[in-house]
Amino acid sequence: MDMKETIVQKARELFIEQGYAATSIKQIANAAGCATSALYYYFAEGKSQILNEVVRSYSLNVFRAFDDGNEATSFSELVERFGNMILHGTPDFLPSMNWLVLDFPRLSDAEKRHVHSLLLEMHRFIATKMARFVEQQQLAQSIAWMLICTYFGYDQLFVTLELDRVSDLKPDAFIQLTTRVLKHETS
Amino acid sequence: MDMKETIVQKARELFIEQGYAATSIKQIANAAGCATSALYYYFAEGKSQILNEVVRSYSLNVFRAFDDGNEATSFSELVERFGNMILHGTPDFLPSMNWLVLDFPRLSDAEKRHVHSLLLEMHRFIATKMARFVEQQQLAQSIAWMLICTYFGYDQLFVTLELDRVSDLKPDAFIQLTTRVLKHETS
DNA sequence: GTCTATAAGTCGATAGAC
DNA sequence: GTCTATCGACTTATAGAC
Repeated sequence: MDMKETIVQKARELFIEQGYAATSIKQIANAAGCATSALYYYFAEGKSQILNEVVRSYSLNVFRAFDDGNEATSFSELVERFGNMILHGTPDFLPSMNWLVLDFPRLSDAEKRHVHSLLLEMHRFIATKMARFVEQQQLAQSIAWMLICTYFGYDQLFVTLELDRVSDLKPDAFIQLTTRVLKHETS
Repeated sequence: MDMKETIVQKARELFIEQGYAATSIKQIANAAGCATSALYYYFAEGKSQILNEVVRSYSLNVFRAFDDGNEATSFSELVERFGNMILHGTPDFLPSMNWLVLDFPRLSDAEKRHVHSLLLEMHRFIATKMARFVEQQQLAQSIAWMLICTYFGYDQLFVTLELDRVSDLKPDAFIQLTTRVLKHETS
């Protein structure tokens, strides 16, 4: 793999782990196996440019494995699968966005737009599948947003803030609850 | 107001705005109107102690104004009021927790427990009120958690990540949606 | 391309005057 | 209690050898 890609990848890992401000370019260079000056060869504008490139490197390829072969046959199955992907799947998107929530104001406009397009794409992905089980299209879209918010909030509170240690609402039970509550809106 | 309290208050504002790592003690001192050495008079252990004291200063007095005089008379009204408090109310608790989500791993055990006790207290507060409208106690508690997760997730995605700029799901509509979806579980 | 060496500044923290 | 002055370590970034 070429060095530029390695730098972005290692920087992303460090940002996810400790945030942008707490990560020094020396840490990034060490993780990538090069000197700090090498970073400026690839990213002339320095640390802020690495931030932007890291955001640009985010993608939704997590979703490619969502329905490998067979589509969900019911609303409940869809909500359950999506929950499993978010809460059990590879920690590749939502769970790794904590630092982004804090550092979002420091992104350039282009990268803010990239974050928005990713979230909109995720929404469209789930809303489209959901539309098959909900009568009103408008409602399907709203419920898709609510589902994303609900799972995102659970991840933040119960996983990142470790509420799962002091409460007995485990991920599987939460997915079941969400499925139960939302399915009343199906046709 | 005494200096110690001022320091904690200004530090909290800066942490909320830009996070712990990005905030220097010089910034805190400037905001509080004193020299950096004064910080060490009040907080001998330095910046990390200020972090802990700021977390300890978080409280739930936001809730005191929740039902000023009259209790909610229906499940829908309860969910709506809670939503208004979170999404329209003074940005004093949930909306100001972004930095905490990132810096939580760096808190001492005592402060982690404080964060947990605040969230558990908030949950108990809303779950108790909810129990009057839901048959099973267990279900009322689960739904209370789901409500918190849902509103928290909306705040993170639509307010902090500014999704409200590219989507038309406004706070009031989201509260209405949440109310509509959840009320099917009432007795 | 990648390195060593280093500039110029900021960081958290301390010493000592008042 | 609050200040000025300062320390050493660390920060981002650059210069120049190879």
